[in-house]
Amino acid sequence: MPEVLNSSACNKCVFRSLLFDNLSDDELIDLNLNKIERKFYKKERVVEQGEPIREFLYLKEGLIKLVKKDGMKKDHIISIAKPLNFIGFLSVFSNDKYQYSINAIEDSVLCFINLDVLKNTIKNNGIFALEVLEKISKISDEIIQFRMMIDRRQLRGRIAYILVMFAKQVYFNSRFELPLSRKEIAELIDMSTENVIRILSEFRRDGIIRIDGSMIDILNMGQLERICRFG
Amino acid sequence: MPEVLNSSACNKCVFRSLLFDNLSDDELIDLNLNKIERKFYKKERVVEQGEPIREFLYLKEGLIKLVKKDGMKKDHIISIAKPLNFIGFLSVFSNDKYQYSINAIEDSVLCFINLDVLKNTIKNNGIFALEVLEKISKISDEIIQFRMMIDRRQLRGRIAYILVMFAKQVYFNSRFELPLSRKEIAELIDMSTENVIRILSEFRRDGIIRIDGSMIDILNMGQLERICRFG
DNA sequence: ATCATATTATGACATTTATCATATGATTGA
DNA sequence: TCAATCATATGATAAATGTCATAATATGAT
Repeated sequence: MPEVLNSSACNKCVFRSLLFDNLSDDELIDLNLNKIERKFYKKERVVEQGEPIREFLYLKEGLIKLVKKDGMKKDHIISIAKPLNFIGFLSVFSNDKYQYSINAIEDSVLCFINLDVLKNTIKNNGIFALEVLEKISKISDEIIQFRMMIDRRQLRGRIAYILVMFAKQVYFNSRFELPLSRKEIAELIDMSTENVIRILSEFRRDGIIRIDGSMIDILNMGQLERICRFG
Repeated sequence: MPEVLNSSACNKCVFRSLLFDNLSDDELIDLNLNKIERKFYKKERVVEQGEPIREFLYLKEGLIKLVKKDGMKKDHIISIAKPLNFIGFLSVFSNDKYQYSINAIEDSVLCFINLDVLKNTIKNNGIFALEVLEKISKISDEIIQFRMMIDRRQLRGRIAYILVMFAKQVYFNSRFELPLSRKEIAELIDMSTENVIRILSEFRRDGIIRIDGSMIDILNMGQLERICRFG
């Protein structure tokens, strides 16, 4: 069960400057009164596809995934999100039901802000409205770009792409712990779990990476980037 | 060369009710003074990837495609858009350069609205801001959903999917003229041109469709939908 | 601790898909 | 009008990918 945390004051939130910097004290107090913070443990469900959207939510800590459930075949991961990545904006202004499920990949803290109150703030504060537009635009763009990057590559290139992405854009280190299982990687980049494992093994055999469970160490970044470009 | 048309008055535009219904007369006049209408002929380029974004643009007539250019391999079509589909919203609030090219698939008329003026209107009119948010959210959602639908299917399912999509969501008729060449279909749904042609031929041989050049006649919609579901 | 289940791993094989070759009709430009 | 280019078409083949089987290890629940 998700744990309800003592909500900290929005005006002291470290995320204030990211989105709420242009709100007046009154507006912040209003949001503050209509929000709730919840903690989710690894693998816990945050929202289920089809549920009504009542809150805008954003991630304060942890890592989550957006999963599209497909009637019969396997699930597909639309995107994974870390804090500062306003994944919560997807769909909320155009749909009244979630078009995807959200699950915690790691222990996570999410802030649930009442959507009507947020919409009202947008209506009354044009600068804030533009900021929200910017974030929505950015996150949508990133997801679409990511899909294009994946779709045009074949399997080796896809694996190389996400390894480079994690190293350079997420962990800023050539050694990192893969936050996704092989199966989740497969669901993210549209391939079979076996082939994810197989290609990782292949990279290991070729001396491009070192694998220890979920720890990945990129030994030959140049080679990996070359596979990423041409694979 | 794109032809500049005599701009019609925005307050009489048939699209007013779609997006600009909540604008005051003054706001409309402001937009009116800062917009330009252009006609593009089939295959003409509307914008080129990398160009600065100075205008928000929307399609009044015709059909356009968004193309992502890939350094070495073939281009990819992100999406095709018909009027009322506010494709122009993609990226405009988060990037200062186009992340994709836009080309006219059919003779098209586009309205170019100065972006700064539009942003200003958003800032000053909260209801309008929410409406723009709604449209952005919707178009992004649709593109992401479409990619998921395509990515999880194999080739036959993909072809079936777009045929059903054109019949049921675009032309509202089981007989229609395919607006895309086989090569463009290939670029849209990530497969080789040869296989697009091959699978269409296969559907023809199986009596599922009739083909006459770019005219498509779906003879067995049930079967096509079954392929779409399970292929 | 122990059983059940899920994950990682690898090989063999079948299926799917891309590529190359070639041909024909249509369209375009000189 | 003719050549050149492009779109459609089809077959043969190679390459990529998925599926099935099996096993070892790890994880979680009782």
